[in-house]
Amino acid sequence: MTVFEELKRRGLLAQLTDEKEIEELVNNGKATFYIGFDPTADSLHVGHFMALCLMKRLQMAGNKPIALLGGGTAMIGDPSGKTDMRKMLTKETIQHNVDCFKKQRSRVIDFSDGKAMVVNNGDWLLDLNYVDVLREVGAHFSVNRMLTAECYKQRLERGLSFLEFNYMIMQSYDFYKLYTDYGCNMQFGGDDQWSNMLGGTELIRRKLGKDAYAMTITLLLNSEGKKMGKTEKGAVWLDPEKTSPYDFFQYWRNVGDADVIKCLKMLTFVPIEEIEEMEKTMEGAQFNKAKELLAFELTKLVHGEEEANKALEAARSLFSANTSSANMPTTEIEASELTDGGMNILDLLVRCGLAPSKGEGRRLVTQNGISVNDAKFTDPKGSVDLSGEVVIKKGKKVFHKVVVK
RNA sequence: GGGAGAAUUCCCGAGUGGCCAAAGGGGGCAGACUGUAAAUCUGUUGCGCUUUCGCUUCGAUGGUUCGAAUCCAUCUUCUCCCA
Repeated sequence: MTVFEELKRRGLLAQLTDEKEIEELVNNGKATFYIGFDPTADSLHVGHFMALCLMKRLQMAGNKPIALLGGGTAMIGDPSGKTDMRKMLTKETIQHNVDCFKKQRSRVIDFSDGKAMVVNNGDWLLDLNYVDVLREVGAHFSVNRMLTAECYKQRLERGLSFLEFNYMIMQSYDFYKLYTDYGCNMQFGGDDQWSNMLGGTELIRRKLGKDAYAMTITLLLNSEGKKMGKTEKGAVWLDPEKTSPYDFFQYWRNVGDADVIKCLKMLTFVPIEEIEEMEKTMEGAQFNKAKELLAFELTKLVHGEEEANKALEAARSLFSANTSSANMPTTEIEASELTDGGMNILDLLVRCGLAPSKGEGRRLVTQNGISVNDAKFTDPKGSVDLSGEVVIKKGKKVFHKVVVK
């Protein structure tokens, strides 16, 4: 099976400028492609992860990947898919984020020995001369057409600053620049990037009379049409400091039935035949097996096999009868914080971060949401004996260990 | 440059002097049911103690008043209309 075929069967492809041509290039390892990552947060998220996986698949097929860090474009902020104006990021923040990205992406992609390149568009965007850009690049863009682009429509109703309006131009310039400097003939990105990417191919055609190609990957949406990889508390991050491997594992362990297969196809390297086979026979409690596989595979890819095994074991033991507290999130408490070897339940909950306030904690306790060492704890005035190791359970899925130093 | 309007708790959105910690919806959290799923139903959703109590909150700062999210002044931001 060719790479292209595989991508297609996995449902990863969304829009392509020229399917035949792209298939040809990609299958024969002739593509030099780039994917942009804007450092707008200090960690990569699931969307980035998909892009990295795509890079990996194409890299394995002999194509040459370029990871483009948006040190310059992050200064502007992409309005695509955003309903409101973005906050402007300071230069310092952006630099910090760039540094954070570095660590994470090398987990997925092999950057050694020039197998993949990393460039930062800040290197060329930040020094551009305004008038030159207007003449060289701006002249090739029609405002009339830009305004009809889907990504601006929504914003036209709510307000769009000139700053953000220029994002497309900057991204187009990136592609042009990479084409001339590195022979980069293809750009990939999330489906929300489509119009920005077209801008680039257009610019290359107009300025150089050459063809370049663009392809987008399907945005990972759940069955309700919401972006996956987001929780109420924010995104699911790849950085273990921000989303622990266990939480990461649990997020995927808990995806909806309707989404498991799709996630397996799009996010993992489990052979497509195997997944398709599963799909046919899937029913009832079997979903749990698939979810476990999904969670394990992803955790392995992002955090390594060791962490994945730990998370799997932790999950299995927690949700089956005999609780093992080995890999649970833990709070250490100083002995001096205790009164009579124990601590008030509400204080304890707040201390462990299981409740944001005592009021919230009281609610949890009175509504039967808290168990201590497997026994329901229903007295909000009660005290927890901390002479030994204590496991607190909040709701059905949140476990927390407390040890006294 | 001129004119009109808006800013409310996580989000949307009521509230136009005391009955407002502030309707309703969404979302969240917990309970029941389950498969660590979905759907459904129930409770809850500013903070603190729990007591018909106190404290902080309705863009910001001042003011009027016994009393303000609500009135006045100034400022900030946003939207719309005219140029």
